[in-house]
Amino acid sequence: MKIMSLSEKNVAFVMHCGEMGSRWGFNRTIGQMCGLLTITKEPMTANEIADTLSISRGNVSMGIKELQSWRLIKVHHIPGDRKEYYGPAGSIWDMANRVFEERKKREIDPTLSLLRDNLLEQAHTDDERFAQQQMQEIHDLLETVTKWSAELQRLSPEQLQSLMKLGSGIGKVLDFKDKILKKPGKSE
Amino acid sequence: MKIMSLSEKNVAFVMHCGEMGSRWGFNRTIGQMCGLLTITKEPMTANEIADTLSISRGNVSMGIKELQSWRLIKVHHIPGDRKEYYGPAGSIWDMANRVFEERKKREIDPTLSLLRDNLLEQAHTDDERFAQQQMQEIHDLLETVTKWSAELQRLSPEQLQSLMKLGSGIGKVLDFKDKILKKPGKSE
DNA sequence: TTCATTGTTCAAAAAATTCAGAAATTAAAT
DNA sequence: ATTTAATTTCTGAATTTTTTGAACAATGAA
Repeated sequence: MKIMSLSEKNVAFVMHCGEMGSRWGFNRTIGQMCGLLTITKEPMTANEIADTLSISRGNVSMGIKELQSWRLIKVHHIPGDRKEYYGPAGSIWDMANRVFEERKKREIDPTLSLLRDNLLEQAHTDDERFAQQQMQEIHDLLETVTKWSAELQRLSPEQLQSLMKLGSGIGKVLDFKDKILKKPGKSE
Repeated sequence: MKIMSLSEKNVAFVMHCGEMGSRWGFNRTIGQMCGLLTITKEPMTANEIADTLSISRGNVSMGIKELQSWRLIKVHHIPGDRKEYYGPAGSIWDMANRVFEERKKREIDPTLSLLRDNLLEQAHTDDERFAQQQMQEIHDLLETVTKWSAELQRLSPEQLQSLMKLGSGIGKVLDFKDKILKKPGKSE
């Protein structure tokens, strides 16, 4: 069994991914696995992962399933070898997008539907009216986030690059926005 | 002891906040407390919170401390009453910002510093070079996020509004960006 | 078919988190 | 200074989550 040897710094990175794991929606070992596969050039087998991280084989199997459900890793096959080799499913940007998308599905969407449901109700008391106002704001905020994330996905890589580099230029661009967009008499 | 009576829907909202709580960085009861205080018009006392959510007084005390450390709630005082009354620390947008900011401080910043540390190292093997490339990308992504969040904070409320409504217009605006910003011969 | 290897599942153990309630502390009022 | 109200801290119990490891299933080679 080949033991992957990670440099000390790389170990630190992988462990850090573990600690951050739960923040991103999964648990420690899955975070570690994700980090490990991301910085490892050659795809790894389940056994290599288990050995490198010193975790049980069963745990790896579950982790792989989970990471696949997030579409963060993909399987590679080598002809004449029936082991499965796992590697990252795409670029860092792709992966960040996946995590965001998946979390949106699990967190924002249910919240939005609960809020919509709630906002249909007629408010009677003053307190209820206040509650609804607040919920309306949360709703609008989440909708905006949703709209924007869809928007970002739609941009071409060049546009994205351009947007990313914009930084503090955003203010200036915004000031010009009206002049640009007011060709057809759109009111919004 | 005045018992707050929440409408059925509002209860659902508060419970939902509890379930989402851990996603946002705190635990169930703290999530519930945050939700409750957000939709309640009048600031509440610790006892009212405990009664409304059926949790222990001690637990509320801890939760308050935590929510204060996130700067999500603030204390009100009523003359001649020495109880403390708790309410949201700002608008929904403010609160969302706080959560984001605070999480950035707790998650992104430590990660960035670990990555920087890592990227100083000289890569020797091919594997190490690959690992560094990946880390560089993560680093750049996180830096961009950081820069952008700072940028958003800097925008005036009107510009923000404008940006939020932009939606699919962003593509078009980007296409014009160069013409707008290329006044001094900036190469970037 | 049998064997060796790889992958999956799941019950039970281990670890981590959350929480209530008691005890301690602080602060105001008398 | 004492009493009373309000708040905080702390501990162990309860709950939830994670992880292991062994049993089981699948796969392909001999």
